[in-house]
Amino acid sequence: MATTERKIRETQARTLSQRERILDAASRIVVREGFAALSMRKLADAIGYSPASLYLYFEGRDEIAEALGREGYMQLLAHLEPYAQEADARERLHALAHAYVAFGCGHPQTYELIFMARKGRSGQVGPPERRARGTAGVPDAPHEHADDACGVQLFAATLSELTLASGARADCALLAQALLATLHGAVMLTLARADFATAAPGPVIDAALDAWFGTRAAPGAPRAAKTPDATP
Amino acid sequence: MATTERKIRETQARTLSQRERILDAASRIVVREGFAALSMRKLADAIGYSPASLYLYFEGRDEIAEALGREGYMQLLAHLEPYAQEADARERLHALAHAYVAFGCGHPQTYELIFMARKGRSGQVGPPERRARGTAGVPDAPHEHADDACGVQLFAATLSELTLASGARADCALLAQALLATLHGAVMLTLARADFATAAPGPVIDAALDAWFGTRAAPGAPRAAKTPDATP
DNA sequence: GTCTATATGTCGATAGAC
DNA sequence: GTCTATCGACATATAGAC
Repeated sequence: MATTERKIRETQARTLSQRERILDAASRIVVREGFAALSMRKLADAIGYSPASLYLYFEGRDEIAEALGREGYMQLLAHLEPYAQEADARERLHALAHAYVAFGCGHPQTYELIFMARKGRSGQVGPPERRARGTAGVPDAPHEHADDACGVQLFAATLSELTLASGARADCALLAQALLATLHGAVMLTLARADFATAAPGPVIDAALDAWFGTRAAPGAPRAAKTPDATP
Repeated sequence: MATTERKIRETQARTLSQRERILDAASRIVVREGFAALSMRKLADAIGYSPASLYLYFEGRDEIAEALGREGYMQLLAHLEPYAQEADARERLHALAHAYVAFGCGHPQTYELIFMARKGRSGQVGPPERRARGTAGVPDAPHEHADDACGVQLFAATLSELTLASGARADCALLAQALLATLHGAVMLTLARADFATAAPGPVIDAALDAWFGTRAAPGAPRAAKTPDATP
């Protein structure tokens, strides 16, 4: 029956937009008050629903957090994208690195959300329970998982270009991981333990990159500060 | 009156040992079930108290978490200490770095505890609201705060030795911060986002150190694996 | 002084009425 | 499809028993 199909489609559309509405309100609460302050009741109030209704669109608070994390990751990638256009590999790497740290420090709650998905309970950090990708043969809804590693690849590609040019003295996949760890660590230390991070993240990243790939500017020149930093 | 003084001392001693008893039980719960599972009720049950009694010794859950974090930090330092004896600066740096990562990955809950003290609510990361310590004029228990930066200095000192020897080409305080960020980031990515950390932390750290200070082993030699790793 | 009993208000989640 | 009512667990505060 055509009418049945139409109804199904309408329901799906409504469900999708409802999910967006909920995520939107949740995002606003998290950015304003932090993730800890996100409760199902407050969220329901914000969109004029009863708390129970939220469970029609999400399995629970965890699924909402996960969706927010994915959303935040897309924002991070979008924030990095412009800097990936830079032609010179060395400049590009610097710009990407600083843009990454600037995003993390400028959007603490969003950044936290991205990296809080999945902790191992009870000591053993068992595999992150490989979720079944794609329910059937379907090409998998838009933004389903948004290939996780694509941010990593952004750095890895630039790195390989750079190390190849300067004589391939290192495993560039490992170095890309190390760079990512440095950026992530710098952000986390700045956000969570200001007492451990005695220096601003910007100069620290510069020092790391310079020690890895040589100073960017001509020797003797003052340290350039044209890269993005602290965008809050 | 002598008896009064004695009574005061006795009370203080009891309070101290009670705090230790509580912290001990809390530590056991956290290591076994993770920090999220630590509730005042469960903790009270574990030591045979009523929940309210805990508030006689601690201001609340947050203060317990903070105390556990300090305790964990001391464990981390104690874990690193043996490796600080190594005479050769380069070897020492490698050993310290790997020991650090091994501790973090081997004791996830403890490591989390160390770095979860103080998050900024609502975006602004205001000062950690200096709480009034010490019930009276007491010199405030031993191990008050155990100078936070002493772990950083451990790395900074070794680093300065190393960079000085090899021609001081970098700001070694900044490099120490960068190294610490790399280690912290490697641990955090491994613990929280196994999907982002595509490589094991050990080789990543090796790659970072090699790119910073040159390969440790003689050129052409197989990558040595005598440093500690994955101690869980 | 030390601890328990109890009360208040929060939370996530669910069952069932409309 | 949405809401009301409610459950069980939680942090915390207070009053008073021993």
